[in-house]
Amino acid sequence: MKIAEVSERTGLSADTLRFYERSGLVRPVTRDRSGIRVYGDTDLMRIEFIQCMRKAGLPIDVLKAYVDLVDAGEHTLADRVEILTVQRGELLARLRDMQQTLDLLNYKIDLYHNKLGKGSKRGRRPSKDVTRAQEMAYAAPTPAT
Amino acid sequence: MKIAEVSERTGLSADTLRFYERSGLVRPVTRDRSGIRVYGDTDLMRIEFIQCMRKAGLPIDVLKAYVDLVDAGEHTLADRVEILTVQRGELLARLRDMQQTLDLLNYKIDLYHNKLGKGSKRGRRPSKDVTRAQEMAYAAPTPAT
DNA sequence: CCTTGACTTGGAGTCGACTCCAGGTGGTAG
DNA sequence: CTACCACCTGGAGTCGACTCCAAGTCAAGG
Repeated sequence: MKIAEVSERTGLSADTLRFYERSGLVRPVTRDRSGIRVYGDTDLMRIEFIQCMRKAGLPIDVLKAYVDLVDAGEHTLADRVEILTVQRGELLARLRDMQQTLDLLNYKIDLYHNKLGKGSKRGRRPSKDVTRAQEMAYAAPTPAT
Repeated sequence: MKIAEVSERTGLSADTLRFYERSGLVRPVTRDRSGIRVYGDTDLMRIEFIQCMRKAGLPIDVLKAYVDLVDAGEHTLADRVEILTVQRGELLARLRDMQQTLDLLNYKIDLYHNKLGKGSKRGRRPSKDVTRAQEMAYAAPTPAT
């Protein structure tokens, strides 16, 4: 399959796909006799893997280090696990931060719904909090948790 | 409190704090007679709010739009809810992506631990998968889920 | 034969979010 | 008095990750 189809399947632009190849995230793709990239299934799998990791914020240089190890062979297994484990740790930290932000967003949206008089989805937070609402404009329900 | 203390408390650099102020994320801080920023509790609360939102990836221009509405008064409540709700939606999407990536990372780490002969934490995935391991190097356990 | 359209390249440009710097001021301590 | 330190400003620089562009090549259709 050619670059347009890969682009359509993955949602990545052709430019991004070429950029990933230039950056070494994806192995040089085989070409037909006129120089056009022809992607195989394994290429697509790599691209989808990279895409998945990128969506979670893993940086390109780390990903490059990882795929280089994969291409280097079985003896790099331990190093790969090391990279993946470190990245998982950072991902978990980001997830915790984002969960906390989500809680705060939910809380604020709920509070604002009350103030708008439309009522919250589950009639929480009666009037006491509305009084405090102005100063709560930026405050978390549980500041440092 | 002065900028150094805010920096230490939040972990944001003094440069970043000034940058946030310049960008309008934080209201101009009051100064002492020699022009030095003196942060109050509400300033700190705003900064912590911004920090929380930034950690979750909310862009600065959106945050600026939001705080402008807050400063504009009560009649902007509906617009604020709109912003927060949209951002919550995008945050949820990111969280789903990241959760999927986490699953894949866990799966791969587990798989690699098996291959390294150290055994997985809960003896899953005996030998059949190890045979497929090479081609699985980039594949998700559930590709499109 | 000529045009059209999808592809190619190398390199430059953009964007968001900081981060750094030079040069200047003000209060305090030796 | 001088040195030092933390602070100030405007502006430039950096970084990661794309994104765009001009100019060129090929295969197929009219």
